[in-house]
Amino acid sequence: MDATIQDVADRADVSVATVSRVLNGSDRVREATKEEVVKAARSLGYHPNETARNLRAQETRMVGVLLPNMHGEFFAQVTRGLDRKARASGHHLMVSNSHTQEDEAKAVIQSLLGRVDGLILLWPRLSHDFLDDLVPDSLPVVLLNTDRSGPRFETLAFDNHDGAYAAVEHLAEHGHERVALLTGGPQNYDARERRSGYRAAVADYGLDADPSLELEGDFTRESGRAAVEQIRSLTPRPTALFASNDSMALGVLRGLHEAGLEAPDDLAVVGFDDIPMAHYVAPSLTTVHAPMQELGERAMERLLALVQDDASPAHQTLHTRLVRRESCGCSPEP
Amino acid sequence: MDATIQDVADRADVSVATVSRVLNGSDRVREATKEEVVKAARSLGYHPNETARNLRAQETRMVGVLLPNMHGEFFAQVTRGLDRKARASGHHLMVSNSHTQEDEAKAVIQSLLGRVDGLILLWPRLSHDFLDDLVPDSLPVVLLNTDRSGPRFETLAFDNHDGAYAAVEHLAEHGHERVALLTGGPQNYDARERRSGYRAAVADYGLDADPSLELEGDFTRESGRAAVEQIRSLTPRPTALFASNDSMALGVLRGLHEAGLEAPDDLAVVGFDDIPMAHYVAPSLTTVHAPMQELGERAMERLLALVQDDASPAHQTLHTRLVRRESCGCSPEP
DNA sequence: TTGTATGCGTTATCAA
DNA sequence: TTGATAACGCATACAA
Repeated sequence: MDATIQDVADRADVSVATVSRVLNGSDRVREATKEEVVKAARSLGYHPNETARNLRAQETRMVGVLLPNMHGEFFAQVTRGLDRKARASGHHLMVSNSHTQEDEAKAVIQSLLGRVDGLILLWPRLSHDFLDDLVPDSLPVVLLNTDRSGPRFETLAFDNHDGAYAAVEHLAEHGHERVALLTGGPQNYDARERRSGYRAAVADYGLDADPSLELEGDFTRESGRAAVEQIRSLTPRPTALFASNDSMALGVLRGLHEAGLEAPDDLAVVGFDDIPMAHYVAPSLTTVHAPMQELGERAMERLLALVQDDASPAHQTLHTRLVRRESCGCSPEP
Repeated sequence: MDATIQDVADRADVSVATVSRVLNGSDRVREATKEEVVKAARSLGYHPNETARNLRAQETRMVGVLLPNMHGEFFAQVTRGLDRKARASGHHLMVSNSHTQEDEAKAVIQSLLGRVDGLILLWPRLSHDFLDDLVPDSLPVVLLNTDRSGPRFETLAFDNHDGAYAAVEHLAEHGHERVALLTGGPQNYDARERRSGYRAAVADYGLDADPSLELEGDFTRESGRAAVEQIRSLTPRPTALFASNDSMALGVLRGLHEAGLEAPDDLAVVGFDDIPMAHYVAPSLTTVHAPMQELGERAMERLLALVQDDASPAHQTLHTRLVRRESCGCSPEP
């Protein structure tokens, strides 16, 4: 067993109360006593049992984070943002990411209840009703990239609509009239919003509104790669494509390469997310920058505010920004 | 406040002991009582306070995980492996990743002590001495990708030497005689091991052992990209390059593209890691596959064994495997 | 300035 | 089959 506060007290020949006082912001303790206690604690290699502290304090200073299977870069950056803010205020992250089924996620949430002060969930096809009777009222929750339907949970999302609109607008400005869309699936919140931005831009700029231009993907590289063949079979062939995320866009670039084609000449391509690789492929990928680390940071900020009762649930949007590189036909930004 | 076991007991008109019995694998409780308790618990939305449970049980079922700033894919996959195994045995992950300084890491470890049952650390330039007096003897630790120096901590690493050897061997078999190395920096354990594999293969195959062929990188894409200029200035120019990780290798491919050159004709390139993107760049990247998710899984398996006192610290190596794609001049594997 | 005693929510031991 | 109660390790209200 590790040493307890009682052991330290015995060794320093004082009471546990005094030890506790010394170890925490020390109230009024005589200097000599303090030194005695510190020495005893060090010699025993003592560190407080955080579990006991948590029980006593009625808070765990831990935050539960559920991120589903997602692109590695996205996952890493969001986590980094969360971690930065959490650490800055003395909180810890309990993460869980490998779950696809709803009942798995439910089990994870259950097991987190009663051990975290708050919850951050990124769960694209989340039903609010489902959460409603799973999570007790007392537990603050921040929902990422999801509908802002209920008043109970805080939500935070990218400005998907405007970002997608800007992407398609940019392709229109390049002179394209037949712009295809590669979606991320009908269920996914981000994917739906991006599609609506695409449609709005298609309408506003009088582009070809052929429904067969909307191809269904699933946010994976492989679905991007596979889409190339479909695109080539469309008549007339689209001259540009907006892919709902970068993974698919990179898959498309790969698929073009395999077919002996290349962006932007054979097909102008714009993605969404601006993952680090977008810089490094050839041609480099024009894309909509989504501030992933900032998403993590803001989410944690808001959650901690809710935990401390400094705020009530709100709904926020994070601005996106088009980054022009080579795959649309621009020369890359400096 | 959330409901406690006492509230449930009151509502069901039984003692807390009975409630506890019903909620845990229920000993011998009368069926009617059991139903009464379950009903009361449900109506109160009760779930046990895990902190109190942990205090009582003297274990937290939580594992601390420290991963420094690293490539997103690597981070994501290792984490996934850890999470899978942890969840399978009812454990939780407390992660921390955004720390570069030694004192930051120290602070994080300190704050984890007394709240986790074990620790998994991936910390390339770790000093064992440093850890030695930071971590109490009673706390099991698994070290990832580091020296196997001490008997106290378990270690787990990729077979860096053999992997690098195989990469250079393959380039030699392609007929290259002047093979450059792009290192990951002198401090990094993985980088040093991979360099030693490179050197061994250079010696065994009688390749050009010119020290100026060893270029210093830092595992970032940007350092790969920047290396291209150095490579071009070498005389005679190397015809092949082994990059100590995929990020740098992708940076090199990008740098070549910017210079109007291309792999494998102008420079054959082999990487290390086999991150998902290696598949999807053009040309696709020949690389040494490092089983990242398996690293996570094995690490967690071993840690839990140590926690349960089923094992004593050992030192294991995970095999790597060369994956032939286009950047070395092969046609890609199916 | 220091010590004593109580309670945080749970589980397990002992009695009934 | 059930209930009362003692721990688990800590922080604090109150007493000294």
